[in-house]
Amino acid sequence: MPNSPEHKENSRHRILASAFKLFSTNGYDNISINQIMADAEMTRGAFYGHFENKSVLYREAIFYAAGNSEIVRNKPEKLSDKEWIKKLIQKYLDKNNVTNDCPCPLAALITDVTVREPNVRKAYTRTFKRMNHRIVGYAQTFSNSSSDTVLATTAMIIGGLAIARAVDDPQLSKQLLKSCTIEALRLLDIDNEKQSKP
Amino acid sequence: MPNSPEHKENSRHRILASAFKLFSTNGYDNISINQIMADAEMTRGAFYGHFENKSVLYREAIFYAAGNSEIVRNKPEKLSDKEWIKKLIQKYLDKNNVTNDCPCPLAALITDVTVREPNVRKAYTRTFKRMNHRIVGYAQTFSNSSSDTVLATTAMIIGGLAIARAVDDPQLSKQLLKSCTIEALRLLDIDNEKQSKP
DNA sequence: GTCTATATTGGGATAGAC
DNA sequence: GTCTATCCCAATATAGAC
Repeated sequence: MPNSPEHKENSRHRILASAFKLFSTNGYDNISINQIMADAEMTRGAFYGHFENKSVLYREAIFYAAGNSEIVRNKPEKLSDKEWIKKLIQKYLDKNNVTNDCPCPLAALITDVTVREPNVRKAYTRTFKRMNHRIVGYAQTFSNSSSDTVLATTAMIIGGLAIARAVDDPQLSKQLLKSCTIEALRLLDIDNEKQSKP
Repeated sequence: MPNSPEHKENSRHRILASAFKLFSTNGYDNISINQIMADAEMTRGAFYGHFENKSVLYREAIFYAAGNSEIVRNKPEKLSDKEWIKKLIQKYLDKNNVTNDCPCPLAALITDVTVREPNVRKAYTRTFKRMNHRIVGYAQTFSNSSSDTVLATTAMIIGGLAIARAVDDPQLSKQLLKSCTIEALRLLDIDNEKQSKP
């Protein structure tokens, strides 16, 4: 049944997944609709049955990727808020996310959105607020950190991952992930070992 | 003397300044060589007398902007290391840098460089290392912060500024700059007021 | 809903005059 | 060193068949 609604929905998902993967790793302008549709195993003509144009696809792809990220999912029952957020930060600042095909859009597109149409920027802002809001929610059950501290921590882990992806020195990337993990856990009162000069 | 070396050097500077301004505010692909040369008050044909191609221009523009940034300049005699770095962080995380035509390339191009030719990425990496190295140098004269802490702080101020530029909510931008300033100064042992829940 | 074929344009790069 | 004129390709979007 190639004309069923399920089939169309399925095609749409495949397009969105391919779009985010290719945009985030190659940049919006370096990827053509052709390439996206080929990756999703369709031809270009089919594209316009799903999306109005390339810019709309970009916005939808950000929402799609944001909705798939682990942080918006519900916490596993057996973990405490503290254990859960510790795990999230460690997974976020993992080297897999540096080379990943499907990284956090907040890190992968941080600069890019400023030069796109307003709707893209709006999508980014909403996604950022949601992430910060989640961290605030978990942290306040056990931590003394102020909202300033949480916001700065959110900026730090996104920035750290983004820079780790940007630089061409694997050693520096690794160091960045490690340093940001340590500091983020400390800022949120999760791990409090005393720091010392190296 | 339109053919003097000084004249050529002058033209080159104008091209670089226009290029960085336009690239960082509009994105590499949304700006044509035509627009850059028009901004620099020349025509497109003149471009190739200065740069091999658009990609080389981009790399050179990053170096140009990085070389102009305040942090690589020498500290004014009358200020201590501590006073100077406090001033630098406050100026870095100022709302002028959010709307600025000529912001820090590390924040303005953070995502963009990952999808460009290797030489661009290399330019970014060198610039980041230099900035971090400067902060380490100033901080170690008065602070107990480990190199992990300084690296994470560098990521935080760059990330904070980049996100403040990305989001379309001025209130959130302002909050981000403020929060990152407070935390950065605290992480580097510059201001140590006790934090409290809001 | 998906395909092929085609119209159209924007912009990078080169050639050659001044 | 800077200009104008030109070549050329890549990619968006549309039209129309199946």
